[in-house]
Amino acid sequence: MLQLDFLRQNRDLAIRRLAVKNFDASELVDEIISLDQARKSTQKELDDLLAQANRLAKEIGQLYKAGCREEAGEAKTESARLKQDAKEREKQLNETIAQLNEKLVELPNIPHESVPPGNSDADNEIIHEEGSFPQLTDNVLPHWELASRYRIIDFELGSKVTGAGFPFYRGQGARLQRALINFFLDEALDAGYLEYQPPLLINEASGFGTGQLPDKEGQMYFVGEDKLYLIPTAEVPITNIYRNVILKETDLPVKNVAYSSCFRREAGSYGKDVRGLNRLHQFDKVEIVQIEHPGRSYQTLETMKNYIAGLLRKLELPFRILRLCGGDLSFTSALTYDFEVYSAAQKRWLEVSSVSNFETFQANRMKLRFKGESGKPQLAHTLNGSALALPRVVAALLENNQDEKGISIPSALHRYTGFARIDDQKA
RNA sequence: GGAGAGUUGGCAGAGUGGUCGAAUGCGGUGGUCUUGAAAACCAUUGAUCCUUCACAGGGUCCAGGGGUUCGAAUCCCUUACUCUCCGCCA
Repeated sequence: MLQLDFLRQNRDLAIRRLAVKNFDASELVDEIISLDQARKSTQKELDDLLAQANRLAKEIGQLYKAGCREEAGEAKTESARLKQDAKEREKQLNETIAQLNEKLVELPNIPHESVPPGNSDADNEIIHEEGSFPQLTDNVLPHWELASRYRIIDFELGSKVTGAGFPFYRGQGARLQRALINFFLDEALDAGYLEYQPPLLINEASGFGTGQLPDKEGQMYFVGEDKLYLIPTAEVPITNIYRNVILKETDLPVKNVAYSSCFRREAGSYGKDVRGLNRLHQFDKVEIVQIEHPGRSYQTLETMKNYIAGLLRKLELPFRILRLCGGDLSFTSALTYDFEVYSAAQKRWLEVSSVSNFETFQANRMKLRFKGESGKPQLAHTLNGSALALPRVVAALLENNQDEKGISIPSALHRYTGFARIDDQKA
């Protein structure tokens, strides 16, 4: 949610910058500004009425004490009239505020100035590419075939027990998952993050806070009986820890990391995108979240970007970093870097991480602020990134490291997996 | 799931329907004292909206929402949460 004050003072800038996201905001912004003005004047009227009523109520009390029943009665009549007026104004005010919020929530975050224009992922800017493609023979297998050959991931079993997109990991497959989770968490701890284990279900207020609600409601699983949503990412519970919180400036930056399962309905996905591990309804992810001072948040975004690159380096995966174009940028993000690893058998790039600066967009929704020594509370910046999402990392590891007899595990993982190879014997 | 009790400022904890934004204590901040520190003493101490260049002033906030009343932290309804007992249970 953008700040009203910002919109009031930067109407043209806001409209111009939102155009980079292919969002025509001109009408909406003007509506918002005029609704805000209406809100102010109505509030002023209401406040004046209430001030009068407050004064009168005190007088009535004193009149009763002094025994002036008659005057008190007259004042009561006057008070009733004031109260009636106030009631109407209040109703009007609430309606205006509701309309204002409704409109305000429709505005996406303003992209950072470095965000390139563009309509789709084809326009994303490749800012970094690293690592070499593995030299594989022609008869390489995609990860879903490797998965069944070595019996490490069972998609059919998942379909039987739950449905498509809910695989079972088995034997060395399950152990590889566990190894990756521990590896990612330990790396984050070394980098100064505090580990959390969050709830996997969240309430509506939390969904609103990070921006999943109201517009992405259809992407989350919903438990109607209890009005709870399954988290699509640990970002939601971890960031919402700070909903309605005023941090001390010295607490910044807050650096949290959490491993969680993530649940996504992925309505409308199809084809090769959903094959194997490429897109699941349930998957595991380690997420890093930072709450940062506005003056340092972009520097921090770079740090997070470098941290994630380091993980991929240790996993010896060829990867590239993209700066998302306006059209591909999410509703809530001001700047996002995507990380893609090369999956050698599918011969395509797979997104394994997305790291974003939301500036004050989420903080404004959830009233996440900080306060310095002497000063008013001000909105903090929120950032988060996957570090990393497991399934596509696993897909790339399996495909890139395969040979005729098995799959090699990168050495950084050996102490976590307890094995260096996946093969028929061990599976 | 059943029965009951509760939810007040950063924390603890008072509060009879009328000057309560709220006693008191702790904590925080500033100061006095001290070579320094502690102790003691003094002062100060939230959020939010609006008017204003500023000084200053007004409104709102005692879990959320609604109601009764001239007037509500205080009474009523409702939702959420917490605690206790019972039941169930990893």
